[in-house]
Amino acid sequence: MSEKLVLIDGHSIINRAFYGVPDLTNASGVHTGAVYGFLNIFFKLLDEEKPDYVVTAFDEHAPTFRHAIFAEYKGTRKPMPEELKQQVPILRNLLDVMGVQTISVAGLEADDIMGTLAKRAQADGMSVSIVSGDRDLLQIADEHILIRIPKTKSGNTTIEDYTPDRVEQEFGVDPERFIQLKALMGDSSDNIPGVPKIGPKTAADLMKNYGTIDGIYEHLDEIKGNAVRESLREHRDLADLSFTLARIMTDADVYLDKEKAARRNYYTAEAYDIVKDLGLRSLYSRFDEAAKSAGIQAAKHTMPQIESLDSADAFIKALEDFRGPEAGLHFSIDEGSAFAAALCTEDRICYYAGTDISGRALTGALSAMTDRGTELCFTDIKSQYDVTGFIEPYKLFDAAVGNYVLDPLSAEHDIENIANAYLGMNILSMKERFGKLTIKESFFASPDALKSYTCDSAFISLMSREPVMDALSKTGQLSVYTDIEMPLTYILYDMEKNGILVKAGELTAYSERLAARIEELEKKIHEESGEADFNINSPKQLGVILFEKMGLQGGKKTKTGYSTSADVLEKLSPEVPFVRDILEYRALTKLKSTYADGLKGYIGPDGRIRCHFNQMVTATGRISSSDPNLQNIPVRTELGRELRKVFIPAEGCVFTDADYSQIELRVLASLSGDESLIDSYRSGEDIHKITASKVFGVPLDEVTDTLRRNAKAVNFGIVYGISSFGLGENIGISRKEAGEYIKKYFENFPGLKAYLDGLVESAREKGYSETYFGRRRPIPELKNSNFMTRSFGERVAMNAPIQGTAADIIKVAMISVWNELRNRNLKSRLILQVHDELLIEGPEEELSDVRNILSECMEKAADLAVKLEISIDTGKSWYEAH
DNA sequence: TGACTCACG
DNA sequence: ACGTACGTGAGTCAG
Repeated sequence: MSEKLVLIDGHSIINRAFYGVPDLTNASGVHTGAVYGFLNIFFKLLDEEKPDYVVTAFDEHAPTFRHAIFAEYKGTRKPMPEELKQQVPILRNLLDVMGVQTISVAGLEADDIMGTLAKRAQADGMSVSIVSGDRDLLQIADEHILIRIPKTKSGNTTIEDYTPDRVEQEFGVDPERFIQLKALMGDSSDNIPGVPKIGPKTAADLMKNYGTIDGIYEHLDEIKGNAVRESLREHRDLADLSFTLARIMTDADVYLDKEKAARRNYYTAEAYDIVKDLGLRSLYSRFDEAAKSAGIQAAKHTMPQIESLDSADAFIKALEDFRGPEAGLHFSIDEGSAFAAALCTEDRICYYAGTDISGRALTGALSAMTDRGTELCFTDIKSQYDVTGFIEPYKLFDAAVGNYVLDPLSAEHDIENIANAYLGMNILSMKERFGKLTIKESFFASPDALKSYTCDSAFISLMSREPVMDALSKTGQLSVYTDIEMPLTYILYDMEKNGILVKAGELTAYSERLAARIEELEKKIHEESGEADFNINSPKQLGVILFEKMGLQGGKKTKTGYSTSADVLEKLSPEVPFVRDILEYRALTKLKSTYADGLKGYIGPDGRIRCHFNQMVTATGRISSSDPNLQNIPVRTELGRELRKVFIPAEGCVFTDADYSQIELRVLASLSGDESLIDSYRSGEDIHKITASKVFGVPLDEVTDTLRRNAKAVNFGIVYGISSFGLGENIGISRKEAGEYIKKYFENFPGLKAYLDGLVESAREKGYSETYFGRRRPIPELKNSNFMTRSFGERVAMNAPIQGTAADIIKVAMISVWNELRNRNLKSRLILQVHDELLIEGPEEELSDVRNILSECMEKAADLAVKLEISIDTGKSWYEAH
């Protein structure tokens, strides 16, 4: 067997990868998609070809001969996008530490390097594969030189192989004459001008008929097409130049250095570190072996040893016998009791029981452990409180919560991610473990998977504690984690468990009331449109009816067709009855399907609805609610608001509802230190009114409703990261006018302007924004080359610290409210949190205590330059209390 | 599954 | 010149 050489066109392949792989970034915002794509192709090649030698060729940055000449004709190539540019040095460095030989020579293009090496290697009896993203190299194809062009289609990379025969088949010319073909047709991606008016078709035709460029010119007069003939005549110089440019050198001054190019173990420890930094998880396993043999944290890469116990008692005993500063734990749970449990010790022994264990037994044993000073380590403790019972937050570690604080943009905070991020381990995904089974089903269907998952979870929870805590403290977020998120875990669990009582009967009545009106509207809309059975709920069909059949003026907006959203329709023709009916229909069906009918399905046997309060979802630090979402129950319209009448306190209880007034604007005033805004608040006057008076230059008592409304919109705009376009769009004025508002606004609140500019500046520098409490949000968008994306990043940089600080504040308030209720042994309970609002259900006799606690705790949650004001109401339904 | 729309803060 | 307000979750349609 002859020796085999693989030549890789570095720039061309990373370029291919960049456009073929979605734009990935790692946790610190470094773009990684192109490097990832390159490595995938690289490894695929190695696996396939098992070459003896590998060389990667790069173009030099200094302009080469071709670039220099061509620049005179058509200017320079379009610049590389910034996201790609950043990745080239990362890749080259990575290839270096992997030990892959890279060659770049001033004055030579990668093509020339590869062409030369290929022909020489062939002459030496080797077989060669050239891997490139474009077809320039086809001219080099030869008996023992294969040209391989990777294509990335929807994530899958396939490689097209070109032999000389295939080149001839596809282009009608052999590789040698392929250069001439290219010279005629040109190639903008490779800076070859070609002859004007001659494209691939014409070029192929000409070559077929006359064989060579010289042949063509000899028979110039025979050529039929006037335009083509004259262009050829006029541009002989271009044809010649293009030929020179298209020709790849095969005699450059480069030689194969067998020692440097020899294939070796590329999975070095150093390379592993880089791949880990880049967060290229699916590549970890390739490096795992190498890391192990290099002795890097070898202990941490060893999975735990499992000791199976055969009874609940034996497991409880293992807990009782445990001695040590930290223990890893995981309970797989169904309806209040565990059906699988694991305890992992520092020396990587996992005690496992795949059997039912009552919560009561566990709770006792666990609290004995914490009493002995053991810290209990979990991943997602909130989902396990059912069996663990309450545990003091400072005796707990939660890897998922820690990971959320460290990486709030991550969609998942499961053990797979955590193992990757902090231990560099590549463990099985949930899908790989359980397939389509639920964890509970695995109890019978796949007990081994259940065992390994439960043990891995306990193990990862324990092992990740140190790196996670280190990272939290290094990033100054220890307090966010310790003082805010961890105490909150049980509070959210408690609120979920409490649920909220709903009058099921009234919900049904409400739904029926809506149904009647919806039916009327449906009939009317179909009549008015003259289209008996179009689907009003289909934006596509509705758009056609509105803008084509009924001839509404306004035009397109979305990717798929016309926008029919309420704000568009309202702006377009609010007075057209048909449009009004559509809007009413929309509002009513929304109320019916999402709320009236939707909520009904969540009512439990005790008449209460229990939602999930998600702690690890939002980028800013807010809590979210789902299944069902109780944070978006209607309030803005009276009909919608009626719905709140079905949310009621239990017998003998009342609701007390407290909400912060303009918490975000107050936070902004305080953080910015803008004296004018702070003074405005201290004056006690309506803030939007003051704003209107200042911005529109009218005395306070002459501020009209419209002026106030507009000023309010500006205040919101400021919090959202103001832009004149967005503001104009929102309140229906021109962008220019909106710009004037903003200008006047900043003139009146100069400290604000400086503060917001500073936020963007700082975020750009550091790569993240920060709340008053130190919670970070990474903003990789600020480094993006796309204007739109970057502008978005700027708005985020202005908004995140404000929204995030407000979120922190109410979390702090929740903690003190909850603790106060508990310490005073009150029966009143936190029921809901709606971002700036807390709802408490409690016995009427506790009412005044509860009101005091709410106002005290909420006002004192943060000490700001502007007082935090709240409004409190009490009532027999959510409707009354808010 | 993604796009659209709309409910809340 | 670029085309938008910030943060969520759910129901519906259509491919």
